Amino acid sequence: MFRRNLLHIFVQTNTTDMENELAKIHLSVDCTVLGFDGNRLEVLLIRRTGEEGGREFHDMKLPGSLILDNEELDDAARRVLTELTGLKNITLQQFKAFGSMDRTKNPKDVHWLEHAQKAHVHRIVTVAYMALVKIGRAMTREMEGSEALWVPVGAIPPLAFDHNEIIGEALAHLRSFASMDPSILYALLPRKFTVTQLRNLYEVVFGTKLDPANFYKKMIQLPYLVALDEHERGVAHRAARYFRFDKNIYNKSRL
Amino acid sequence: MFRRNLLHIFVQTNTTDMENELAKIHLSVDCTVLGFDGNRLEVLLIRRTGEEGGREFHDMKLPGSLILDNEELDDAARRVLTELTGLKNITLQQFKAFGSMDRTKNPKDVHWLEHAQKAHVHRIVTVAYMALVKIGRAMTREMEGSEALWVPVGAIPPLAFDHNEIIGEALAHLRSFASMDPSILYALLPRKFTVTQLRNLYEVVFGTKLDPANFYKKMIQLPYLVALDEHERGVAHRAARYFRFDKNIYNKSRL
DNA sequence: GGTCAATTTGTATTAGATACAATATTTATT
DNA sequence: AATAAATATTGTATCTAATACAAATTGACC
Repeated sequence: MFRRNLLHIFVQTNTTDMENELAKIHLSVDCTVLGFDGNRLEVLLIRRTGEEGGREFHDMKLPGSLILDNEELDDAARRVLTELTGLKNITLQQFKAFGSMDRTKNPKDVHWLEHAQKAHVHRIVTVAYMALVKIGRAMTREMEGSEALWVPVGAIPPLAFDHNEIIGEALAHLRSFASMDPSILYALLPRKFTVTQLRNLYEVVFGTKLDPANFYKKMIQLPYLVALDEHERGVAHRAARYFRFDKNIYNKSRL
Repeated sequence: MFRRNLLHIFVQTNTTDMENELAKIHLSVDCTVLGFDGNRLEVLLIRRTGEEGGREFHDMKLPGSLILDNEELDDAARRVLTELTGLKNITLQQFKAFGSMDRTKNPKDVHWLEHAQKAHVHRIVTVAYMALVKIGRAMTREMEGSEALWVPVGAIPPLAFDHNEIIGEALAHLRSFASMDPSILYALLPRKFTVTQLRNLYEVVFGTKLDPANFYKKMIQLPYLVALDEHERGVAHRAARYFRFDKNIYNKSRL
């Protein structure tokens, strides 16, 4: 599907003689899509099937791909996400470029690239994006038929290329960005959420423990956190009130 | 000097027929080096001489260049800075990749690239770095003989490519990074500085006005801001005490 | 109805931010 | 030498937010 119009970027060493030794370099995008299951952060990974030493292997990678000719970086990230996971209208944030020489030192990956991507690879520079999404029914439906699945960030196996490192940096980026503007965290919560869910999210993102009572009071005084008259049901304790994040009020409140 | 071994990255459109239409794409790094003159932020720019419509023109650009084959991104940024400005041992921080198609829509720039860089250019993706340095005698000496000069960020003329945009994003990155970790700001100050200089820096970086008395008390209570027994001289008012930033104490104080 | 486990409210303490007056010190001026 | 001007530094009082922790509330379940 997205194999047409693929960008193949070649590296030409400017030797003094005229023969152009073409070492291939590719430019790609990779997306770290993060979700929150109410308890843990999870990252969206793509199943990969490859071959090494004559026998098939299965592992995982970030959703990503080479960039099309004449395609903007941001557009490429969006496209890749739709193609590999079915997700649309996701806010993506570029956070770092990875271009180390030994990104492609694993023969497994080189072999996979040459087969699956029909690319003879010398070096790939990738531009990494992060996205925060609500794990939910809608999302699961969109992902149907794709090779995508959620994996808790605490239980990520060794991935293709330097994708473990990329996820690590994505999480660091999330922490630092959220510490400046915690409102981005609401993208990880369902439309209706309890203060306890919000607190759990803060705790898992920042790696801290917070006092429930103080956190509660601090949050409900925020004008853009509007209380609904709906409560949890089926819990074996006092049911918590649902709240929602009002983006309009939020935008007005930060002039 | 650095023209040998230049990376030429080609884009090959995967057309159904076999002829490889090679649109060239280049990968580069650009460095936004920021300094503080005690009053304003300044950025280090490189004089550029080009030709358009038969006559020569002069303008400016960020220090940057194409990446060498087998060269790490960070290494390329360091190398470029040394080659173009004479600066060594500078801490560089990657902050964003710029890959928009119309980075090279200005004929001036295309023409310059083809002449000065001997490159037939279709598209350049650049990885942008930021550095904070102390403007001073040592720096000025290192820069001698180069085409580099300091320009106040408030008085930057239109630059080559999207370099104005890159500087804007570098400043935004500085603000957001410094708001998380203000200690990076000491890289912009001389080894000995007064609290007033420090306050001026805060004010110009964050665009705020701060109360001198309160700022003073807040700062001198920091363990890693050590008072020297040296004072300003030649000022027509009470001479301010000099302080220095102690990196060791700072590192210990943030376990 | 009583118990459990959480949510939610209340209150008191502490630490930090802010406002602004007062004092100190240096050079320039008379 | 005394005084003015300008900024550095100290002092103090107030207001606000962070923290600690006790107490009350509520829904499910037995």
